Amino acid sequence: MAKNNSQLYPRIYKSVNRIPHGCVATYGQVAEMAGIPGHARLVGYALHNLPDGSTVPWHRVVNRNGRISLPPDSFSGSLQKALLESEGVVFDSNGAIISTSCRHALYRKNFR
DNA sequence: AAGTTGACGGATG
DNA sequence: TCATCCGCCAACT
Repeated sequence: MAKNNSQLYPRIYKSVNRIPHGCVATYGQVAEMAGIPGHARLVGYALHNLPDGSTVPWHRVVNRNGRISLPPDSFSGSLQKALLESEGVVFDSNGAIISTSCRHALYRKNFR
């Protein structure tokens, strides 16, 4: 692997695309999948700059606490929660993920 | 060209 | 358990 160069964003988007419906992954996990372990921040940055019209399921990416990283009052934040709930993800009153409809062990984090 | 930022994570207090 | 600090480094200004 010669080129490490990158194009990190496409790589990150591709990884996020692998998250199955109803599942959630942490930024760290996405970074790891993208081959850049430890660079969770870059994942956040990449998603923050999502290209217009992308089909990336960005809403399936949450922080290590199993919580939505965006401000709850922000448009994207509430949208993310809504999208996740529509996929079978359950939140408690605290805004933390209690459970998901994900059947893949890989994405099952011990949230909460 | 150089400094700042950040959709994080982990360690520490 | 919660709050704060530090480190990682590409992208942005």
